[in-house]
Amino acid sequence: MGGTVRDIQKITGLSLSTISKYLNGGNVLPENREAIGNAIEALHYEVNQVARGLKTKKSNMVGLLIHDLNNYFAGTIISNIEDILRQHGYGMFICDSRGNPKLEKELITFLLGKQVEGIIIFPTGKSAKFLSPALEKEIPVVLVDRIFKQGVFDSVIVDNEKAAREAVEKLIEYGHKEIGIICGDDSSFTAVQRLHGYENALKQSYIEINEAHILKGDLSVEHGYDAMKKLLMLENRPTAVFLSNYEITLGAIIAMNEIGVSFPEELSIIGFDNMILAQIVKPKLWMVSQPMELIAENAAEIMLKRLAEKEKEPKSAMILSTQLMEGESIRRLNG
Amino acid sequence: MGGTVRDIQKITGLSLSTISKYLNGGNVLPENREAIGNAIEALHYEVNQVARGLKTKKSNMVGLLIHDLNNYFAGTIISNIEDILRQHGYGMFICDSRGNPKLEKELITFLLGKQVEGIIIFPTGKSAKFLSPALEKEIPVVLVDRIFKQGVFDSVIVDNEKAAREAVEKLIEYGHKEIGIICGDDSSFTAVQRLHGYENALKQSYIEINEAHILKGDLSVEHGYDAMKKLLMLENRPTAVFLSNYEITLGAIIAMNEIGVSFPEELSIIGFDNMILAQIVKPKLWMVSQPMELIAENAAEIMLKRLAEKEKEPKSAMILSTQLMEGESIRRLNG
DNA sequence: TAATAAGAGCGAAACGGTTCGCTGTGGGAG
DNA sequence: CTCCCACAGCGAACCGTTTCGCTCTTATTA
Repeated sequence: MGGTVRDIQKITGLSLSTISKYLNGGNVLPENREAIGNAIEALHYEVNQVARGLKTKKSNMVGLLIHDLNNYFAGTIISNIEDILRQHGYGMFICDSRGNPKLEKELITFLLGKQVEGIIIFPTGKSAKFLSPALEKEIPVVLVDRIFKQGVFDSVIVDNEKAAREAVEKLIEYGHKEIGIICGDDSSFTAVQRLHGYENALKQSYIEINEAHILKGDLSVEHGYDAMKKLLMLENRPTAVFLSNYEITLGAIIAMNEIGVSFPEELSIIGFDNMILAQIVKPKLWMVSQPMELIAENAAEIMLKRLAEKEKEPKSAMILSTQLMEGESIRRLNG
Repeated sequence: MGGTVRDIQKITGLSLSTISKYLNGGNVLPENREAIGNAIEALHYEVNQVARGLKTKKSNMVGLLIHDLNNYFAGTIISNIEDILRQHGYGMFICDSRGNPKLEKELITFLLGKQVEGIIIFPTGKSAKFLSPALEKEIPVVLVDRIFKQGVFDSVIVDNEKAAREAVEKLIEYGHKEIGIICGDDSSFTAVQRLHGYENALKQSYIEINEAHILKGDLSVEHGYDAMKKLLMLENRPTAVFLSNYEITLGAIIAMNEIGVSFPEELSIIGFDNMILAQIVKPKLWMVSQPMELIAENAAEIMLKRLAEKEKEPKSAMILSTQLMEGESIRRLNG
């Protein structure tokens, strides 16, 4: 069952080159065309993409390397990228680097060994060094959620600084001065940027930054939970908290529910990322919303462009905007 | 850059077979071993898995076909399966059939063309016919969330009937008699099973089934939202509703929030699937919880077993149990 | 010491396709 | 009536590995 091109040859008596022509849409006499078609039918023949790829050096595969597949976004991202790539004949290899730079490096070689034609990556490591094998092979790389060195890689990111700044500005606009933030630590590129946004918003309103109100940790539900509990224990606790990531938002809300702190009455909050969550929770949450579909689509399209192009254009950095979505989770302290 | 095994040959003067031996851990003299190692170093050589695969007929790849990647579970599932497969040297191809049986069939041939060694699939179609190419090629297939014909495929499922029955029994235990269900339609295997569970629970307590309280639709947030609104408009509306899927649960809660119906005071509910959600919402939700990690792990492990085995064992169907998690979203009507 | 076994290496063929350069045919233009 | 070109088809080489069967050397053992 299955057979190869040589089985077709045996049945039809035609040469391999003619059969190959048929398979690739070349000109073949009607009678031969039919003969080959029949043979294919009879054998249930399907072309072996591995063999074809070996010769043509086209695997029609793109690698996708994510630092956490078990993440709220993973599904959305994968789904959107897969959709676009498939429509252009590309398949997708998925790997999860689990936030582990060593594994990340290994997976790059793994993917390259599989002859992927391009790599879309949500990087975890600090350095771009692990990508050098891809550079050497001159394989297009698209970075998502992070920029390394300007001009070396294409990248798609969100303006995290602005996203955080706008959120905190909104809290200030409502009269808040004691504003906390629960965020990721210095190992996370986006967390650092968001923290900057937070600090900038405070600075530009001449509000002093209180280190006790900044809780860094990893980007997990647990951290959100623990940090919120810590914040609520403080003697001069903040009147508002910016929850700078989805998992953190979840954890923080669980902590508030457990302790019985209501929002916005006792504490104002702005969450991150998940619009559905904003509506599920009562009262409705203020939310910073990331255009995840857009991010994924752009990443996929940049990749397709690179795969198709002959002349190499200079690398680009696409910066998308977030949106601050209105809710009822901020209490007005002024006016 | 990159080079092939023949470049190593040129540098070292050794034969291809010796180099191949080296690459595959065979016995090679220390001096030659070093020479090859140096050449590999110098060339940045990496073995071409496509070429190797062509010869060995081992792609070390498993296909994963899901009907909706943009789903709450997708991340969890992919993450767990990927983890296990990778630890055993297997990579993963992911495709999304988008609930479209035609596409599903195409993707199977796509995957087979890529020479995957096995397929794990969350099927959408009614029939297993589209899997026959895989059967012909004698490639192991693991079905998840669904059984087709007993004994033809390995499968991993959850006892949906029991899951739903237990949930509804709980509502009955609390004194409810007018119980609604929002569920998927007949095209969804799991939805049908859950509806059976619902009906069986009512029957065994001699409660009449009220068709107006059964709202079928697709497994989406929108359906949950619309259906809940419809239920709440009924003149004899139910006192409790079983929300038989995650997306439906979300939609239903949004609808309740919008209309301003509180739970458990005005309506009792039991949701499905997402334990985090249960804690985020106040008051805490009763929930039917599926062991998603277990499902994924089992699917991956059955696949690995099939890939390793020589003698074919008979196909197995693994049935896992759900758990009913206590919350505060059911009002006591009796006792 | 001769017989044997084991170790290391080699060359060629194979995996399943595509591609290059060549030949033979038929039809249209000049 | 030539000449030329486009069209079909063919055979062989090739993509980058692995593997089979063979030879040669060295160590082991009776």
